[in-house]
Amino acid sequence: MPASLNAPTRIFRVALPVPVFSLFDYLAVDNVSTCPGIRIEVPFGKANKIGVLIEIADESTVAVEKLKPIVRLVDDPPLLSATDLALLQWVSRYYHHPLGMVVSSAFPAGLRQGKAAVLPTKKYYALTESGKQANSSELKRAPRQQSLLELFQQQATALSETELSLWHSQWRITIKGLIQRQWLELATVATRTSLATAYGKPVGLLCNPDQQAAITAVGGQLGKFGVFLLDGVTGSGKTEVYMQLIAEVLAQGLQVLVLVPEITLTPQLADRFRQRFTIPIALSHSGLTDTQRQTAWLQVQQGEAAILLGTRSALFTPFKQLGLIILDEEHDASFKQQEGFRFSARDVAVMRGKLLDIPVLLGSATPSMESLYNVTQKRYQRLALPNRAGSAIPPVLQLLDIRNKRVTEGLSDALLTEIKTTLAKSEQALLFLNRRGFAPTLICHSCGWVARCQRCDANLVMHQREQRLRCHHCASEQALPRQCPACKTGELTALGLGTERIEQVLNAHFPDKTVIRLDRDSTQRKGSLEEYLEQIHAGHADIILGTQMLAKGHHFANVTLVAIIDVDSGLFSIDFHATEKLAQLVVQVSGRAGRADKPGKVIMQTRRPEHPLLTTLINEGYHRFAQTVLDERKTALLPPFSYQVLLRAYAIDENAPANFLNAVVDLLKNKTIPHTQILGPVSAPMAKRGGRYHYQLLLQSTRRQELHVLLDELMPQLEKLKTKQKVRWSLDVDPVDLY
DNA sequence: AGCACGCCGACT
DNA sequence: GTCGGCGTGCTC
Repeated sequence: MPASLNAPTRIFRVALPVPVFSLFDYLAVDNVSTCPGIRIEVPFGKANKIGVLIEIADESTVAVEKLKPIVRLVDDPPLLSATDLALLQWVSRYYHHPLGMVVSSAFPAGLRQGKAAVLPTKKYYALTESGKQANSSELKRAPRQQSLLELFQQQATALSETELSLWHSQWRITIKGLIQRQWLELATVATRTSLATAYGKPVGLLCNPDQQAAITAVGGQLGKFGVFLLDGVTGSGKTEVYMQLIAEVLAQGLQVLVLVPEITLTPQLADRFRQRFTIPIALSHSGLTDTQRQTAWLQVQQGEAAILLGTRSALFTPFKQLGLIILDEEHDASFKQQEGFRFSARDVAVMRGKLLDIPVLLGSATPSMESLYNVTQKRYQRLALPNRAGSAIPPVLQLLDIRNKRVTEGLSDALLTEIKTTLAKSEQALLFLNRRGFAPTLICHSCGWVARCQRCDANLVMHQREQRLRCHHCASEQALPRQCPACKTGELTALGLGTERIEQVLNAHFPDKTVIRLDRDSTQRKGSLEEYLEQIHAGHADIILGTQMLAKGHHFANVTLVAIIDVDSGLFSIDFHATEKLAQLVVQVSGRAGRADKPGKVIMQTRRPEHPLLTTLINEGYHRFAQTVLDERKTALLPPFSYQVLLRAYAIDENAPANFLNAVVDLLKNKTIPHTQILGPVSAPMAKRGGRYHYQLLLQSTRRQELHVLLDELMPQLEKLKTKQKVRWSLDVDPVDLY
C-alpha cells in the first residue's frame, strides 16, 4: 500500500549513544503529545536503547517498513530544554562529534540507562552518630534527632522568611542532622525573598574599588550576554567578586553555574560557598558516586539547587533558570577534555551564555592567550584586579644562575642557604619539581644500558622506596634490577631528579625538620592529600615538596620561600603552547608565597638566566610576557591567529596510522582550501606509547569557517576509508597540546 | 559502541 | 568434522 494512503505518520528523530553521525527515525506512538528533549526508549539492533528525541518530522528518508515503533517515552516533561538541545547540537557540529554521543555525555550514568528522573523520595534524612544515613523510620530510634526535627518544623512555620533564612544557617551549623528535602524547599523559598536583604550587599566584607568595578560591570549585564575576563593576581579577591555576583543572581531567583579545574575542587571552595549562602549548593565532580551526581543533576534541573559547583563534565547539566556562568582558572588545561569527545569547557560555556543571553565570567591570575586575544578583539571585556587584598605584598621573583655552581642532587648551595634562613625564622619553604619518582633514568655505569619501557618511547623511572622501575606513560613496571641486565656486571646509576630523590636530600640536610612530599605517588591513598594539607596548615611541616599538584588552589599561609628547582626543562619544547604553560605555572606557584605581614620570595634555578621568556616574565610581568608570546604567534600565524584541527591515529601496526592519514591527505587534496594548510602526517612526539604507534595530521587555517566546511565534507568520506579499519583515530578541534 | 555474520586455523 | 579467532558491516 502506498504510504500516501496512510494517515500522516509522525516520525521521531532520535539521538542514540552510538558513534554514528546520523540520527535514527522511529514511528511515534499515536496521540501522545511530546516535544524534543525527552528521553525515549527504542529498539535498536538486538536490544533496546535510551535516546533523546531531537525532532518530530512527518516523513523519513528511511523506507517506512524499516521503521520501528518506539518502546516508551521515559520522561514526562523533557529533561532538556530547547536551549539545552541547541547547545548540544552546536557542540556536535563544532567538534564534529556524533550528536548521540554528545547528548549522552550530558546525562549522569543512571539517567543515560533510562532510570526515572526523580529525586530521592521525600524521606527525612538524618545523620546518626556514626555518620551513617538513617531514614525517617529509623529516626524513631533516634529520639534526640526526632525532637530536633519537630523543633525545626515548628520553628520554620513560626519564623518570617528572612528570619528563617538566618536562623536556618545557624541551625545547620549547630546540628549535623541533615533534613535534606524538607530543608531544601524551605530554604529555597526563604532564599528567594530574603537574599536581597541578607546578601544583596556586602556582608561585613568590604570590597576594594577594583572588585566593586568588576561587580558593577558584570552585575549591570545580568540578563544579557557578555563575556568578562576577571584578570586578578593571586589573593586579589576573585572569589569575593564571584560570591557577590552570585548573591545578585540568586536574589533574582536565578541559578548559577560555577566551573572549576579538576584538582581545585577540594572541599575548601564548597565550604566557603556554604558558609556564605544558606541555599542549597549542588556539587558535581569525579570524586562523587553516580547517585550523588545524579541527585545534583536533578536538583539543578528541577530548580531545587541554586548553585552548581562542578568540573568540566558539569557543564552540560540542564538548569531550570540559569542566570550566570562563572569559570574559575580559565587558563587551566583540565577544562579541555583530552579524550573521546574533546571539547573545551571554557569555549562551550561562552556559547552556552550566548544561547541563554546571560553573562559569562572567566577568572584567572594568568589568563590564556586566547582570552587575552579576545579582549583585544573586544569580544571579552577585561576586568582587572591588580592588587592583593589587604596589605599583602606581591612575591619577589628571582633567577638563580646555577651555571658553574655546586649543585648537589639538584639543590644549589645558594638555594640550601635560602631554605635554611627561611626555616630559621619558623617559616615554611615550598619546593616545586614537576617530576615524580626518584630518578628519570637508570643507566649502567659499565656498558651504558638504559632502562627503557618496552611499550613506549620512554625511559623507565626509578622509584626508590618501592624498589621498582615504572613507565609514566603506560602501566608497565618491574622490579628494580640488582645489576645491569645487559652486561651482568655493571653498576647501575640513577641519573636525573625526581621528587622522591629531592625528599631524600632534604631529609639528609635538615634532619630535624619535617618534609612533606605531595605528588601522585604520595597521595594515592584516598584522603591522604587532605591529611597532608591539614598537617601543613597546622604548621606541622617545614618544607613542602611537590609536583603540579602544588600549583593549584591551595594556600599555605606560612610559606615565604618558593623554589622552582628546574625551570629550564620547560623552556625547550616543540609544542608552542609550552612557553605559555611554563609562565602560568611559574606565576601560579609563586602565588603560594607570602601573606599580609610576610613578603614572599620565589627562586628559580636556571642555567639559562638570559632566556627572554624568563627575563620578560620576571622583569616585566605576566602581561608583558603574554604580549610577547602573542606577537610571536601573530608572526608565525599560530593560534589564536589561526585555527587548528588535529587528526590523531594510532595502531599496534607501525604503518597503519600513516597509511590512514595519508589516505585522508589524498581526500583533502581534492578540495579547494585556499586558507588551510595540511601539515603532516608526522609521527607524534612520543611515537610509541603503550605499545601503539601514534601519528598525527594537523590542519591549520586562517578561516574558521573554511575548516568547518572542510570537516563537514571530510568526515563522511573518512568513515568509508578502508585504512580506517586498522587504526583508532580521533579529531581534536582547537587542540591544546600537539602531543 | 554492541552484535551478528562469515570465513580460516587447532582441537575433542 | 566443530569451536572460536576477530575482520566487516549494520543498527531507524
